[in-house]
Amino acid sequence: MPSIDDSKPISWAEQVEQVEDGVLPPSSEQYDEEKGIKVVTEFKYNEENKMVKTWRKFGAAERDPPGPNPANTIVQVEEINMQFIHNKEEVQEQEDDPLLKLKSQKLVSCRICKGDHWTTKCPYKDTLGPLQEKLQDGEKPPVGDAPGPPTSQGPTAPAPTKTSGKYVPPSLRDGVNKGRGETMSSKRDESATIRVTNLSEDTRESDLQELFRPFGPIQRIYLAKDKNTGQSKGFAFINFHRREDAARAIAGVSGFGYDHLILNVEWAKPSGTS
DNA sequence: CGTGAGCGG
Repeated sequence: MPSIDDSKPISWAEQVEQVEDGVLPPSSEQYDEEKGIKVVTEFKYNEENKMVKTWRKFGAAERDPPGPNPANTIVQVEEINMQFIHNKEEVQEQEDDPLLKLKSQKLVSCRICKGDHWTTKCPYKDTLGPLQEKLQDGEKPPVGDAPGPPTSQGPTAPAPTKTSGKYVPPSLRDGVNKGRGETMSSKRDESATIRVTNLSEDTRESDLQELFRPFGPIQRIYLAKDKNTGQSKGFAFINFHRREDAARAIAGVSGFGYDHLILNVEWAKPSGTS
């Protein structure tokens, strides 16, 4: 905060800011010899509890009643321009190039098989993906027609079976898949998922839990709602542990009257586009 | 009327 130069007259706004709470600036008297006018300045609060600056009437107006007399007084309003930090148009000028470029691409290419899908949903993700990583040193991946970029290691470098330096996830460690036939597929098991539609908007997940619990243990319940408003979209997914429980739930609940609506229950199909 | 949502490039 720069100090205010006392030699110059300061603006009314600055005077107001200088006032501390409840303290009025002192009154002052100033005599102009040339004009023979004595100016008495005083500060006080008006009926709206706002601070005002007044001069005692003088000259031809000395006997005038309170208030400005148009015959001898000019009312002047000091305009104060507010400066705002934010500029609407500046914000709107912002353009996000990377996002725009990404959206215009629309075409996705799998890093594993160069297919038309994301890498994470590649059908060979569980087989070729890890294989590629293991062969990364020196040897080409077995995808013959794939013009993969050559690795910087070079073909002359031998590929020692190093067990250090690189993290190997538990699913890829030796001996993981030998014991059980149960491979923990990274994807959710949708085979026991049912879709419930025609739900009333005020149905909650706890209501669905009560409704479907008699048919068997439930793994997950998802009630579709609008992400922003939280408003229910009127359908839900129920994930049972066992598919036969889901089948009985379909037979038992489909057509069930619930909250003045008739529920519709079917097998769910995996989400996403093809 | 209605098949979720995210990750990522």
